[in-house]
Amino acid sequence: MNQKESPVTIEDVAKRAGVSRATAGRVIGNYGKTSMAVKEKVMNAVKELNYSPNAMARSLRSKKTNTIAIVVDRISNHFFVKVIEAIEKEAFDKSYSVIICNTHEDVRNEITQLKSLRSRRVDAIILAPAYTKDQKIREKNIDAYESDIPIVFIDYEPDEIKADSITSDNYGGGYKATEYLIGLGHRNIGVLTTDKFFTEKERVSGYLDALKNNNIEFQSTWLIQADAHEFGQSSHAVKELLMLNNDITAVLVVNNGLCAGTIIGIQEFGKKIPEDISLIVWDDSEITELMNITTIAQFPEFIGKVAVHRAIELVNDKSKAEEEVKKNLSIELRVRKSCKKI
Amino acid sequence: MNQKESPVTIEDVAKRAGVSRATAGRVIGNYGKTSMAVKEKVMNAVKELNYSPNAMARSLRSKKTNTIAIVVDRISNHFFVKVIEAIEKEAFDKSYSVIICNTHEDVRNEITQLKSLRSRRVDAIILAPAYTKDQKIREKNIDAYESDIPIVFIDYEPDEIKADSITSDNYGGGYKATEYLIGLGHRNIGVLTTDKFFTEKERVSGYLDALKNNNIEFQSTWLIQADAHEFGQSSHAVKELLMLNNDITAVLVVNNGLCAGTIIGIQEFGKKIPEDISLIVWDDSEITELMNITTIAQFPEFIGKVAVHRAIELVNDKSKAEEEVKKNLSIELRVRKSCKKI
DNA sequence: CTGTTAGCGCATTCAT
DNA sequence: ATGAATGCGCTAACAG
Repeated sequence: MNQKESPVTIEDVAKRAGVSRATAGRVIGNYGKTSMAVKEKVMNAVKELNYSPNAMARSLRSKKTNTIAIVVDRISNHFFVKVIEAIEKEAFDKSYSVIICNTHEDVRNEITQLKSLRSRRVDAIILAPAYTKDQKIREKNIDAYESDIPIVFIDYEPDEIKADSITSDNYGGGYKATEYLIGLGHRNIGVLTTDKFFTEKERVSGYLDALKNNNIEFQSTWLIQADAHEFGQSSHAVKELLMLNNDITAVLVVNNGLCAGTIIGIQEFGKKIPEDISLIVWDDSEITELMNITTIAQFPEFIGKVAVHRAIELVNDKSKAEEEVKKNLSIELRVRKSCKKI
Repeated sequence: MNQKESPVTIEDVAKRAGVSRATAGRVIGNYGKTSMAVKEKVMNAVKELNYSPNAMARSLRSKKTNTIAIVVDRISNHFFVKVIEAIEKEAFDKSYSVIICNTHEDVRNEITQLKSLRSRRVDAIILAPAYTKDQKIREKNIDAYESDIPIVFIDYEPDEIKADSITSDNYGGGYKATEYLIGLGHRNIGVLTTDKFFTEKERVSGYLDALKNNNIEFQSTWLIQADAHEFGQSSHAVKELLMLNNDITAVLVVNNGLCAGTIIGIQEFGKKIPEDISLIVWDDSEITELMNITTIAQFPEFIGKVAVHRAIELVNDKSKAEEEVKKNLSIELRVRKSCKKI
């Protein structure tokens, strides 16, 4: 007891139970056939010795890990947390374990993690890629993405390589939100973005097209970039937006991390929501519910579920990889009270 | 390429490089001594074959995993997320990997996960236990907690077994918050709790003692229990509290998951913060900052760091386990604008 | 500095 | 239904 490496192996169990290693293995691993009598003896020995099967030896031999990995930018993003919990649930139902990895928005870290996951021989990887301006890093390490283990992307559609991706209809969401604001009479609409994610580019693109199709000329000062991890940054950014454009009556926030800071910034600027400024932000959260903020809502639970489904499909049948799957899930405008008709 | 199990082993690499398996192993695993010439040949072979070392085989042989696990109730709790990120950071610095496990507040799940982690031979486990009214389940599975692998508890001090624990001074925090409210003139102070965690009991206990020491008689209707995962539940709970006690002027919320619902409930009841009701909640968050709510702030980064430090200490020196470590980290009253003097 | 050999703990033939 | 023997991919111990 209390040895560093639990020295008790299946051989010890077998000896104690008075059977062969193979037989002990059968009852412990629950395969093959064994008599009740033997089963009992072995189970007793397991209990008495407090035996714990060595998962490494097991999967080294069986060549199965029954594990899928989910790697995300940040588990502090509540959207991803919901995706992860959905993945865990779905994976559990299909008796897969899941490994959660956090890249902290660092591509090098992402690559390291991917390599480690490959070494650990996970069966599949669900990946929400970290952002990088320097796409070359990815290309240089493309083997991290193009190994023999299937990758399902979420929140990102890769150009570099052929791969599956599950995304929300970000373009459509941006378009829908903007059109809604225009319908309420707004014409000068600002946008806040971290400019750090593939998804945000799509959202902004929808916003731009909605403006264009409604004959509103986009002003470059309407789009402000801010960092998502400090309130100061994002509140400062909105204030800048309002300062630069005193005719702005609505703001669209395309990254959930900017939400709180934006609200604070608008307040600090002396404006009220929705009286002075109408606001739509991406993703539902405690805050949007609490503050009654209209949102563009994605369905993280569904994304997680679909991703796992596809991942397992690929695990079970390699040939399925031929038909590349790109799913673009629908998105919903959830109207609350942060937008005013003018 | 693109085979299910990458068939390329160290032997293939060795063959291709024209060296022995052992030598190939040395340069790949970066141990022992090798000449530059050989090093280069091997690395080339690795690249050409897109070789990925088998982590299972490796740690089966070396008997090291260099992995520590953190298991929490829910990664949707932002407090734990901060703890986890601190753990990852600290572990990374000491070149440990970390495995994140999510028990979904289910003890059976927790036990399953612990067994799995033992099988995977992680070096140490940091555990924020799931709550259970039925302590017997734990006792019945005590071997999950008393294996040969060291466990450091966070947010919990185990009775059942001898083990290390890192907690915040929850009792002190409850006391401090209550005393602060009393100092502002409040005498009728309600408490909201999920009644699901060890920590909350401590916090409430501090609250009760502060009342007693200030000659305020606790009324049983002041304490209301609510579920943390639905706004409806917690907002309903506050409303009940206010309904039952129309003389209440302050509310202490001892679980961060109740925060948003509480605010909504108070609003829906037609009361204003802080004019009618003073509010203190546990843990800082985006919401408390946004709404300017006074909090009892823990230091999750510190908790994570200390936990990893202790875990690694135990890994390196089993004898350290003799002196049981119980750390009770200080806690801070962070005054904002949700409490009024009366 | 490099090669040979053995064996980590287990699942899987193939016998019986 | 059970046992004996083999080898998964790798690192460690020992030679040379």
